[in-house]
Amino acid sequence: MQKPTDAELEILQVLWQEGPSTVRQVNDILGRRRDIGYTTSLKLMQIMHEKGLVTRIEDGRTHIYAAAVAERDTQSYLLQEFVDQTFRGSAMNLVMQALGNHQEVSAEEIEAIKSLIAKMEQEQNNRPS
Amino acid sequence: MQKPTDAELEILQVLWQEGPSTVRQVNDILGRRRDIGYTTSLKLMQIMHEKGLVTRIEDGRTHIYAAAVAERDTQSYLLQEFVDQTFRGSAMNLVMQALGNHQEVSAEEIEAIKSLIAKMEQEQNNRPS
DNA sequence: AAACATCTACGAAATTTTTCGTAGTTCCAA
DNA sequence: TTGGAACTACGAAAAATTTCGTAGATGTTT
Repeated sequence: MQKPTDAELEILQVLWQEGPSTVRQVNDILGRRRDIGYTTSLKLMQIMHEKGLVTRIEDGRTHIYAAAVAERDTQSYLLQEFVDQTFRGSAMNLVMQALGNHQEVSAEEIEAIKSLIAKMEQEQNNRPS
Repeated sequence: MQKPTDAELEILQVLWQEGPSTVRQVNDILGRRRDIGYTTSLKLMQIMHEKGLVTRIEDGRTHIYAAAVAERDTQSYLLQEFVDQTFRGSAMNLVMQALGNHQEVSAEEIEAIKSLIAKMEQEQNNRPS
């Protein structure tokens, strides 16, 4: 997988969230957060197209862009890199820190983790030693 | 906190792991993983010193560098940024994905998470609504 | 003491990423 | 039918990061 740069990831986020969009639409959304010229967004999306990070179809004289990579896959990929770089490969340390930092965990979320844990314990038991 | 670049983080990792070290020592360790010139490491560490990411003391004609920022603090900071950028601020999604990706979770680690979860549930109950 | 190795400082090249200006085209409204 | 608004393509400037060469000082070996 081609690793997206920070600016590219920002655009992917918009496409994942909003679905297929024109440069104008993406630029408008980015513009809410920070100053960014139209041609800057355009150029980025053109580069992303070359790299295969997005697809695009013509719609009249404009283009409609869509993410070509799945959000989950990209997150996995970046997560792996981040764990290696920042937590020396220890996903557990990352998890513990993430859970520890964010006190505001809802009951539902806790349940979700618990069931995931339960699943992992099962796998533990079924694993041939 | 000054955000370390990728190369700077790599050096911080060495200093955290090995403790105070000379440029030579850091460079040797980095050199195991990839080609990197001595003066490259030197320059990076000088820059980090200017930025306040490391401290250094003279020892004869060489310098001994030490991390000036705590590993935990830096991880927290970078984690927060990463969650925002990559998981749109949802630490839970990150946690779920991290747990899901890495099947190889030891029994001890599962216990650690469970007790953390238990602690969080307590806080939940004690929280004034 | 001469040759050599090793250290710092520092400028600057090289690379990567981000940003934007300009040119050319097309659409639409006055 | 003319002028302006919006679009793409593209080169290149700007900014950020990484890499390294060279110079000068100091220690070490023969």
